[in-house]
Amino acid sequence: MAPRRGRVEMRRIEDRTSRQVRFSKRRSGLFKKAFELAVLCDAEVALLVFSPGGKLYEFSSVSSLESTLDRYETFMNAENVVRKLDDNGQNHDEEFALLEANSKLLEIGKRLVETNLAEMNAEELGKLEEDLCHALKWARSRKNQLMTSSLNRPQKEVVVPTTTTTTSITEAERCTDGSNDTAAEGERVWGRPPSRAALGDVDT
Amino acid sequence: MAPRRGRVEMRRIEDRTSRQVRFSKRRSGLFKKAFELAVLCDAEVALLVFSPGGKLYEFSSVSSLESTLDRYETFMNAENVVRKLDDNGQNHDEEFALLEANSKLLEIGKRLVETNLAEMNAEELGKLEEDLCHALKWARSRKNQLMTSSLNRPQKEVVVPTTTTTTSITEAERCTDGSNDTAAEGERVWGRPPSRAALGDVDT
DNA sequence: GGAACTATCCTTAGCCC
DNA sequence: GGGGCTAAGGATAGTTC
Repeated sequence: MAPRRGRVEMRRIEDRTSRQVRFSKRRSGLFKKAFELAVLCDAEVALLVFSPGGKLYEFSSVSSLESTLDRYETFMNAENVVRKLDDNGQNHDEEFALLEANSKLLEIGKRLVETNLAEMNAEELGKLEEDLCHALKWARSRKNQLMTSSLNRPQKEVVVPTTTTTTSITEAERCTDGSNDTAAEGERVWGRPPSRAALGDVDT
Repeated sequence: MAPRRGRVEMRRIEDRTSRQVRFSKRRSGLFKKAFELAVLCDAEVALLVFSPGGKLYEFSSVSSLESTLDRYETFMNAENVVRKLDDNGQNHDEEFALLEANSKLLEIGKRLVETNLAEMNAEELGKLEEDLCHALKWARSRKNQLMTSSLNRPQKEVVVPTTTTTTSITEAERCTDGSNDTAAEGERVWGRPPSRAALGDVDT
């Protein structure tokens, strides 16, 4: 990779300008590779890079980056649901969570009706935002739960009704969700969206 | 770069197995590059790849990929706010939007209080989810608007108060999980959103 | 058993001193 | 233009589900 004499030190480049230059070059290289991977191998690729200066660079192999992010969220969501479901047969646990979620939802609803956006300051808005996010999470996980359990669930693999239903999700599914584990590099399977007919497509 | 005879054809590889093998190799190469870019140049990188078979591969230079996705969402949001603001003059336009958002919020609130999660089917939940998502977007963009305009806004550049340390934002901004923004990478300024720096590259 | 994916060996193309 | 190095292709033999 680095055509330097001998070894390459894999640590932050100290010199500011040099770092900036290398950033540009490597970034172009990376984007090119990403593009090639997508085209040659028919993969769906999304790439986000924030420069050290905070500038955003993005690449997406499909029409919109958001659609790949949606796919990702959906993927993760499905995975979580599965994990929860075969973690145990603790259904009462589940029911309890449902009740709790419901009461929180109600609470948030009450606050919403007496909300006046124009009079709120940033802090209040922040709180509101947080609450909405929670509500969203509950609704979402409940939905996933339903969708999953309504299917004949074989043994371990959630074969989500490929594609078909996916479309109805896209718009709402996004908006950041919770739950994350793993950092770098993971791999998981989820069903088998027929090659390239899922949501995104629209090949460049 | 491709050691093929002569030129590389930039189109989908037809042979299935060959495509698969190349996918693996190129993917590893890409991930490696992404890693190097992040480390050497101190950039925040997020990479999502779906194999043609639907398997997910992810890379993130920080602890959680979600956090980068959040950054992205926030960034985009801010950019939109800016665009709206210096579409400018048209403040009444803005006010109108605010009013409208408020009424929608109220509507959603009403529905929320009479919601019973346990009795909803997937479809209804989907609708609820969508509404919540919209509400969230409004709240969020309103907040961004406030935060932006409350600063001395020079001419075109929104220097948001460095979400980094001061963090009036961080907390709620990522409803994801809060707990890990300081990641392990050091200074991330996210100053200047509004710059044309999106998906250039992709030449070939 | 088969499909998707990975690893290994060997070779070549492209880069940068 | 050659030396050193990396990315990547061909082929093929594992590995996992």
